[in-house]
Amino acid sequence: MTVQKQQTKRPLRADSERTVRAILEAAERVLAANPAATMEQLARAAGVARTTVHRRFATREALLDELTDWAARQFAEAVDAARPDAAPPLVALYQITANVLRVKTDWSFAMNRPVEDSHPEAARMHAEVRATCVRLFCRAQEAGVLRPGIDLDWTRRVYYALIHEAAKEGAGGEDIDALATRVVDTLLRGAGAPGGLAGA
Amino acid sequence: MTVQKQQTKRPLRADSERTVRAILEAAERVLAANPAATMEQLARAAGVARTTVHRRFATREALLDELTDWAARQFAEAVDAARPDAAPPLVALYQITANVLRVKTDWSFAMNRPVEDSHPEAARMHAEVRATCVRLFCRAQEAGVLRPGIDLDWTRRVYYALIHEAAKEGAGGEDIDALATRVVDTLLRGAGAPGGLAGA
DNA sequence: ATTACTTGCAACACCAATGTTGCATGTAAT
DNA sequence: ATTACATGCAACATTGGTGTTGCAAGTAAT
Repeated sequence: MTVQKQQTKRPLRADSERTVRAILEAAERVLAANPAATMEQLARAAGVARTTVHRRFATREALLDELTDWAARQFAEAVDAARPDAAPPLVALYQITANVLRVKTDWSFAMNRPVEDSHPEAARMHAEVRATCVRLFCRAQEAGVLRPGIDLDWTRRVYYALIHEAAKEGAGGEDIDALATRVVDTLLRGAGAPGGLAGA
Repeated sequence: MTVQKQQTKRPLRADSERTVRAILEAAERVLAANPAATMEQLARAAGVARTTVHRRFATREALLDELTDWAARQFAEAVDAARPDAAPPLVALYQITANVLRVKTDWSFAMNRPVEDSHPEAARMHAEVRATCVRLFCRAQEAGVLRPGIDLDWTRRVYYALIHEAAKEGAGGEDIDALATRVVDTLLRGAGAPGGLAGA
């Protein structure tokens, strides 16, 4: 009698998984706007009672941890889906940008939080993405897409920042492809005039 | 007897002003790292007792409000000091960048907080700076420094983001001028190769 | 030394968020 | 109908941060 539902994840009444997702999504959304949001607020935003949240996540910390891991996973998947090590650098760059923008219109919370301590899993994923990104930029450099001699880690950080900025705009239901184009274009060409005085 | 120190701001024992500054600076620094920091933590970071903080700022909200205004003021001053409407666009751009980087190694807190509501003073200052920035970019565009037809507000946001990113690095005691150069260079030229495939 | 002022420290009341429990309700399987 | 599960609700204890007060000590003027 103990095990009559044979499935691995036991869907059972089938709502549990969905509820967790709803909570995590609501948490990401609300915490991005207000990092000090109450459990009550998170619960309300997810459409459940506060006690239900506590049933799923023993403590607030536990919820934040799960959220951090979950966001990192989505982030990594969005990057990997673009075949960053196989596709031509420019194509991969564009694809990654679009994928990331699509997955999360705004990361601000789970992304910008100190993930280094006590989150080995998330930290690993972020580091991996970072490495993938630098690898891609390196290929791009060899292909003549990126200027030679440029600081690749600085470039990566600028890239992150551009995506972040574009994501804010994306909340208004803009066209993802247009945003991705703008990000890549800005990253590569900047805002200066072609024959400009930039070298002065 | 009531007024024997005639000065407008009554320096008196002369420490009060200094203490307030120390508290605000510490608050900015600590809150940037942890927006949920305790009054106790802020006090310790400022090198004073918690009660002293409460003597200067009736409530936590009051402290945050003052901090917001204070940061906005410094921001505005850093920009104005560069004569953004008089100096040649490129010079002004560089000067603003350096000034801002010098004044605040990290804004993240006072800058990225919802300043629109209940902070009319700070909101006004930020709006003014934003306008000044766009005006400068407009002049830069006319001077052939910025590409014609480019979205000036997007450019401004990218500029802010670049400064923000450079500021993180600046914490490590890097050379301000080198950072400013990098920011301006990245803003104008991006990271792509000159004759690159960027137009593809 | 006295005065004016500020700070640190300890103690306190207060409150809001956290985390817990029990119970009634609802729903989908059996 | 019964079983198995999940939820909402109300009530509760606990905790940690906030804001207050009183007092002793320290410092710079007079």
